[in-house]
Amino acid sequence: MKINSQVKHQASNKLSNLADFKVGVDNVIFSVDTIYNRVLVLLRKRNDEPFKNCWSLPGTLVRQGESLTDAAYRTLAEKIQVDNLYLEQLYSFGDPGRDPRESPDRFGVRYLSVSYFALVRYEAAKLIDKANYNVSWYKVDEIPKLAFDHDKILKYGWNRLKNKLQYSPIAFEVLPPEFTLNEVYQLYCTILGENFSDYSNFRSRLLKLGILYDTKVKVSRGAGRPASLYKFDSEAFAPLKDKPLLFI
Amino acid sequence: MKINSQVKHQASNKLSNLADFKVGVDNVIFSVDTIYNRVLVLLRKRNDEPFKNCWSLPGTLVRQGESLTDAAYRTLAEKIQVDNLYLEQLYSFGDPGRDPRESPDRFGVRYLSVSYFALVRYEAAKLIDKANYNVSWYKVDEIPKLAFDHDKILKYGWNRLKNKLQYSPIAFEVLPPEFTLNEVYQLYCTILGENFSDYSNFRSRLLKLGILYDTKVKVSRGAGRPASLYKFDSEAFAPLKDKPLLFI
DNA sequence: ACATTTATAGTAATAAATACCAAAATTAAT
DNA sequence: ATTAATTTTGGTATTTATTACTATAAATGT
Repeated sequence: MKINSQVKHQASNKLSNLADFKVGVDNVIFSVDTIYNRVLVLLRKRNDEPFKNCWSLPGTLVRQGESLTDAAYRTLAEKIQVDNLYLEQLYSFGDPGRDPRESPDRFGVRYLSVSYFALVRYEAAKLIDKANYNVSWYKVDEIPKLAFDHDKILKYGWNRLKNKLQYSPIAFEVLPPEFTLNEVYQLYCTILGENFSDYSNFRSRLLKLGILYDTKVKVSRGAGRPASLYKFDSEAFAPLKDKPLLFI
Repeated sequence: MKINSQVKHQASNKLSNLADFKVGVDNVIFSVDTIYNRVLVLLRKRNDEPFKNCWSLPGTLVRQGESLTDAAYRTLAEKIQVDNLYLEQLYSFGDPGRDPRESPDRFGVRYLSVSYFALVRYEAAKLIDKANYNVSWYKVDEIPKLAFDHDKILKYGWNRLKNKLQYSPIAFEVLPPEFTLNEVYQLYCTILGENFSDYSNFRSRLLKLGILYDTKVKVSRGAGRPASLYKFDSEAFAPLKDKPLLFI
């Protein structure tokens, strides 16, 4: 009977000639550890076949009535607790053969992955299920071989992160509501590399954009002169939204 | 019997709780008419329900064994003949309810659209099926109400085009192999607007990038001093690929 | 022949990026 | 308590890029 129904399924597919898809979302979740100066990616160890016990991007199949974004948030919420985050759609991978569950005769169901890219702060993100060693942060330059085509997706997301940081203010979506200029600088350095800019010049360029508000409240972070706490001024940024603002 | 099979289908869906998708590709195909200085979008009049006789982006459902990109190229080739083009994936739209063929009870098949963005030269693109008035170029600022959520997709593509032009050399993928600097300038003006830059300064900035090779061959385009024909030097561009090169 | 058009080269004024310096205000060390 | 080290902050001088503009060259049209 199982065989029968499968044959029937194939027959109807052959007739319509259209592929049937399951759609999944896969999240490339980055976090920035500004203390140890490293970029981390959240990986999950797979419980089931295919690629059982293999590390992969946290993802899920889209449910009935569920939007793609909702599915992305659901997966994210299953793995980490976080207050602020930035999330956007990355790219869709749907070539035949990318999932071993697809039948090799090309007539079975296809698996399409809509990937999402997220940025959170390491300090603010609490891992769920950490005790079972099923989820873990990996340094972006020390990623093990991943399931499916997740290596490709991860690489795509890493490029997006580096580019996005240069012309959009995603940094302020993961920083705490009030931050010092040095904290912004550390975040940029960690992602873009040490020698992307001098701190003093980064400061003046950033301030000249006019999108930061100085609360004048001073805080001491260890040694040195206390720093001003700044806030992101989303009203001041609104009119600049479509213009290219380069931080680098 | 029809009712029976549908009930059965719903039952299995409810069990698995996963959505079943048909995946389509929709192309936002831009062309630049540098003679009349306008940006055009290729639209198609729908033959079938839903949205019969309504204008829409040219698209198709993905077939068995067919990659997403192949489906995008197939649709494109059905509508226009062109020698050079630029094509890239845009965004995926898959929220429930975006296609009226989905059943309102949320348990039927879903329709996901992977959109692609293409750029061709108006002069080089030959419309197929033009005689039947089923495909037509529309000015980007005079678009009729479109089927599905295609307005949103078109808007997304139009933004991508304007941004992409500023930091990547897609212009040279639609220009003929040899071109004058004024032809490049006209293309940029048409897409980004008249007052985006002075011709003289655009020239020097473009040449300073070092990605154009001067063939020294002179051509006369109407009145005035003959212009040099240039070629895009892809070898010189290769090392600049990841760096932001601003034309504006 | 002469005005018109377009290409090309270049310059002066302005703005931005970069490298660098120094004072101010704190912590850490002696 | 004094000094050294550290970090923030404001600043300058130099270099580089952008912008607005001018002048000349080489064609066409009348």
